[in-house]
Amino acid sequence: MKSKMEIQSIIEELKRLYPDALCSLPYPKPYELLFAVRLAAQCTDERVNMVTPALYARYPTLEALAEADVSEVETYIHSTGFFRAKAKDIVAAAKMMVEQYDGKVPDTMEELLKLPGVGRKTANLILGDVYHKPGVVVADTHCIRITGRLGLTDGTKDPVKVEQQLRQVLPPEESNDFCHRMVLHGRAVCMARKPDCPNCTLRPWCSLFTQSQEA
DNA sequence: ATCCCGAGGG
DNA sequence: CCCTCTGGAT
Repeated sequence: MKSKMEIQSIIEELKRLYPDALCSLPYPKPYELLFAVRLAAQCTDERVNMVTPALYARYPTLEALAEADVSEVETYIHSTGFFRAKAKDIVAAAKMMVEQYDGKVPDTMEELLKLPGVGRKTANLILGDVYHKPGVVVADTHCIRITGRLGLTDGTKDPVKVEQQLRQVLPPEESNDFCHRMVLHGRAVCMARKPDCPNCTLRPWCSLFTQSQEA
């Protein structure tokens, strides 16, 4: 278990490293962000950001997406992978938001999860970034990996358990930005295959680094 | 062969 | 818990 002091030190160092905690999916419209996150499943944000300009130019409104031809949407998003499921989900979710949610992105976990293609990760990201709810933990691949290495979780890969365990130790007002910084750190330093521990300033508090030193 | 800010179904 | 869906980069 990490002490309160260690947790705070990790948070402070992350703030120093990544002051802005920016989301790398820059979309002003909530539904554009929602679909960008859907497209980001098993795909880099960089690639998502390559296909969305043409997609959102072809379908400039939520209503346009709701009426879009699924196979045409597939051609726009093909390179992001899982393109059949993603295209079907986007059109169906757009329809649902137009017909049942007054053309808006819902602001509760329960309603977000009813949208096709929206799971806990996407829902949490919307709750945090669009609606600024406190205590939001976005347990994506980077967050799960790095918090496991740091020793902030017990090492489980189950996103729900990671959410619960992180909510125990992170201040509610900090948790969302913390998760964004996990993504930034996961790309720059704490990569999945070859983590750059020698250049990682979180090493004093990291279980992974401590273990590798003892061995 | 492994990973990328997953989701749905069995 | 498991599996499948899919393309692109390393």
